[in-house]
Amino acid sequence: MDDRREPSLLFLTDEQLKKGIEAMYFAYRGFTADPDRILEKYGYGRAHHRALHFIHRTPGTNVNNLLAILSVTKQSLNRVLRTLIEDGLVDSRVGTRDKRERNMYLTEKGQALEAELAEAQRARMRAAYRDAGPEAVQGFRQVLEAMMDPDMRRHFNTLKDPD
Amino acid sequence: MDDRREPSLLFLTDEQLKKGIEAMYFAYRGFTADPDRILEKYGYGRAHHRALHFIHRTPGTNVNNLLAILSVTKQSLNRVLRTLIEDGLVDSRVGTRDKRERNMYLTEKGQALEAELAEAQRARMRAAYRDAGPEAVQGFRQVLEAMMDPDMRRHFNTLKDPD
DNA sequence: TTGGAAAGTCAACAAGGCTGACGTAAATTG
DNA sequence: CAATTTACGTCAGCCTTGTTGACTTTCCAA
Repeated sequence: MDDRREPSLLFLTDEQLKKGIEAMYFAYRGFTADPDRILEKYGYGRAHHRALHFIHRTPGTNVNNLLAILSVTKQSLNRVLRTLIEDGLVDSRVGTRDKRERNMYLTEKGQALEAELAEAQRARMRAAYRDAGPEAVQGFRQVLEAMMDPDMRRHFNTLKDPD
Repeated sequence: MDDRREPSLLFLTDEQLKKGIEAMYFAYRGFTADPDRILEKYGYGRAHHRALHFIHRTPGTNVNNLLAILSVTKQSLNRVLRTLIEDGLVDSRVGTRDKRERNMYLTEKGQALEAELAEAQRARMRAAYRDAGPEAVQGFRQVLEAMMDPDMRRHFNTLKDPD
């Protein structure tokens, strides 16, 4: 019997998996390239982008919630949050129900930067979707979701779904 | 005329694009999680993993080639290569044709670590492919490739393709 | 033979992770 | 009501991995 198999959709060689791994690596670089350029103009980094993104996504979110989504220490997050608050991009309000909590909101200035970053990233994503074709989008999302750690998948699915 | 449209494969709302962006973010974290854990055991970081991966992928590659693929400064790369060479994971041989060049090869020890890292990452990728189904894999790869910067896509396609 | 490419090295710096320790206010629990 | 826990902020110090700039050595090629 011949053990060799034809490349197929079902059987994936280590080499084919490796191409997927490399695709993920190179694509992520493209994914972050446009925001990185914008952030540099303002003297911010990816950490600031992540904070802006998730505060925009969940207005009024507290620090603990952000820590869980971002998986960083509070010291790391605090450094970023502090500069965003000082620079007037984020508004930190004492919680109404629980006064220990701080509820985070984007100011107009913060919304403006978030919008600039988001539009750049959406443009890249839109172009990639267009080039790959509509059927590809489903597969893309399915594989990405399957690749997440369960905890992160939970967070991902908790964020409001537009579908 | 009604401007509202039904969600479809062809028309993507900003919200749907945002979900794609978040999927990319969370998935990349899963993608790097297993190697990160392994690297920590040995006191290495992602930079070491990247060097090991691409030296394994293109045995005998020189520094300039690695710099182009990794898009870092030679000072950054050098620091990583130096430790890998000192630790006996990488063998740096003076070029035969051009003696200015250094051709990089993995030692047995280097191959062992690379294999451990690669297998962990392939396992994650294999599981994601299995969960998402065979049709999804095509789309996944197509979107990722479309998302790359042209320079990186060139590098990606230059690496030996198993298909 | 000389200019420039390739490689390596030193120094200094920054972003953004981390740990550990400590303080304060507010909520919760016994 | 007292004690404990929770949420948050902050200080100090460390690490990895990126950066720029300057400088040297080697050595190929015009």
